[in-house]
Amino acid sequence: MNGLKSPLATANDVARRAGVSQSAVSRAFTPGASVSSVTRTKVLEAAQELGYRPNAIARSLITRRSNMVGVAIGNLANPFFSAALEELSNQLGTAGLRLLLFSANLEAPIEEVLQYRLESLVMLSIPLTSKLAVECEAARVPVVLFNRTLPGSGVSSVTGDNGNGGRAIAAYLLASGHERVAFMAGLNESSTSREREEGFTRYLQEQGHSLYLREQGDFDGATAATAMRRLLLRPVRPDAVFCANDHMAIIALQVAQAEFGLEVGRDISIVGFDDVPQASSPGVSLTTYSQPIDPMVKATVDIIDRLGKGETEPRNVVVPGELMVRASTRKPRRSPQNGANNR
Amino acid sequence: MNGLKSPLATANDVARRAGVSQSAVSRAFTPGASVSSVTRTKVLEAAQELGYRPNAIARSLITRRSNMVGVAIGNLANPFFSAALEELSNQLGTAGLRLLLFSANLEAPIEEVLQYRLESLVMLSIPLTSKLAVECEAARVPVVLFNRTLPGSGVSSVTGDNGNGGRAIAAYLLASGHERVAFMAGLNESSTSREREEGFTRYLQEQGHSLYLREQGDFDGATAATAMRRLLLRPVRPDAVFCANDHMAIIALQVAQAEFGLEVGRDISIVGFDDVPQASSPGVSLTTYSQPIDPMVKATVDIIDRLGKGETEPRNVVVPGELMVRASTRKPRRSPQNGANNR
DNA sequence: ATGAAAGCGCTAACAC
DNA sequence: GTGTTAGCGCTTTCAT
Repeated sequence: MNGLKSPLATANDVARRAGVSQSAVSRAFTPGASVSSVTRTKVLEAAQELGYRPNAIARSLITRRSNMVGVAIGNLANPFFSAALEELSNQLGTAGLRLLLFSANLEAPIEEVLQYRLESLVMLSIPLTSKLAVECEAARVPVVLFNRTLPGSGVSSVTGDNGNGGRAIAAYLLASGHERVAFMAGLNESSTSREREEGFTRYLQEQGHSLYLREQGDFDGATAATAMRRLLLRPVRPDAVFCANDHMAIIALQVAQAEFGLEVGRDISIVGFDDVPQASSPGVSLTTYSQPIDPMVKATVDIIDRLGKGETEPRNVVVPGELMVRASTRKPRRSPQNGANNR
Repeated sequence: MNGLKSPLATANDVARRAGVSQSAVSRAFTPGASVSSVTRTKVLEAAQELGYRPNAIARSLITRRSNMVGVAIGNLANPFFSAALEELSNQLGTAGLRLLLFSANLEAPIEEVLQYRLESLVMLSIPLTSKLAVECEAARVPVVLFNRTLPGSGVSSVTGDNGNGGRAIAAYLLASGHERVAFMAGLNESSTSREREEGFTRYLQEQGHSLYLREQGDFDGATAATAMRRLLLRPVRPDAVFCANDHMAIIALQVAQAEFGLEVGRDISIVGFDDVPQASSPGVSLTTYSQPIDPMVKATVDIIDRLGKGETEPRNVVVPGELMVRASTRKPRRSPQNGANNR
């Protein structure tokens, strides 16, 4: 109510006003500290009157814990990442951790963010460069990869079940009688895309089939449209396209519909990966393999917690998903057909 | 290279190794401080060898500046917000500021985040409750509203041009001969939705028209679909629907196409607001009024900078947009038609 | 240009 | 349970 321009009240000010020592003030604000309830009320009252709030910076300095987790993002345009970030923000908040966000493509911030004694650094679907890995190690900041792996590196990671997802999609496409299946890859250097592709093509091979076509995308919008056009301009079109993520698959679907007049799910089947919210929207109805965000984020926060408690062993968690069959793919029929009869 | 488990090196350690005083180390890491280049190199070398990095927490404690900006988010599912957040992250990073992200719907974090001496608190398209406003004032944390206003409150804000956008859309719909125009509102308590609606309906009235129908949405997916269905189940359908944002408009468009078999842009016109990336994708091609993210974020960071420099005057910036005419609306014809002939 | 000394606001022993 | 005492790792006068 008073002192609008005065400097912010400190624990000392509160102590004086409450007639107790400064450490009593500290204890009153520390859950589980030994203070009599009468002292605590005195302190809390005085604090209230002074508009006092403990200074987290000073606390961090002495406890040597920032309670902050760095999160590096690449592009948030992919709804899978923005959903993951949102959930991460929720769960970290609930766990009493603060989320320090920064863009991985900027040089400066990444260097400066390490100056905070981060509990952990989460790479949200972006690769961990070896330079960064070294710096994090030097700064004693453990890294957790989200939606990426770096096998043999001793870095913790949380991913969806890329390999089995790829296999499940291949199995479904074969069971529903597709004969010319194509794959639209994401970024080449991404473990995510590679694992999905590997599961996919391996299953095809096991069944005596092979990939009909392969296009290189980059997980993002513009190139996915181009890649899809190339596929559809072939003299003999693929009858199914598996895109390395939903974001690309939705673009591909729109290109097929809007530019080529195809009825997706009849003239051509399209499959994605992630199960983003849009995938189940009325106009899209995309068959896809899910990456359940909630358990993936839970696993991430769990790893961070363990690291905070001194556990040093890296963990590589794979969260299972499931095939979500929707209208963008042709349904399996009892007897396999030899139906190479479109167009 | 050495000391993998030793405690992190401090400025003192570096000083000893370099044979200088600890303040020399501090100066070597402070741009523009007075150090001879020979001392600086000695320090930098020693620091390198020890893997030293200044402790941002200790620095903040003494400078009383955290260089952190709090950003409160509601839901990131709307791509306009995730794009804004991404750009905010970029620009704040470039300006040397850290972004502390937290979910506005959680009680605890908002209280705790105020314990960091934030330079500023950005409310990303969420309302500022009076309780929070009071707390921020007490904690001396200035608030900046992004995509919201709170007129007469003395709180700074950055928004798109909602009023003129609404008018421009109304003008275009009338010019293209629509006769039964509906409005799908966002959240009622949102200044954003209200301003858009006001500009829209006011223009209609000025031209001797009135709103044919109004549906209440909430800016989000599920309700938008329901609202659109209600509109399309009317005995006499609207021939144009203005949705308070793109996120709802895209859903509405899909419902019209997939569930009602309408050809959007011929059987019915749909307009959004924001110009999110998807709006221009092949399968959507949504007419909309743009909210240019880059200048909006620039204005936001600019306000934060000024606040950091002691400026106390609130600023309310309105960033102009433009009408993006795409295929989801019927084109204007030379002579107005009386074409109530659909269905 | 450099070093010594004094804190920033808090927590954590340590006595009592 | 409470006060006293040391710092946490840095920046910043103040001398020199």
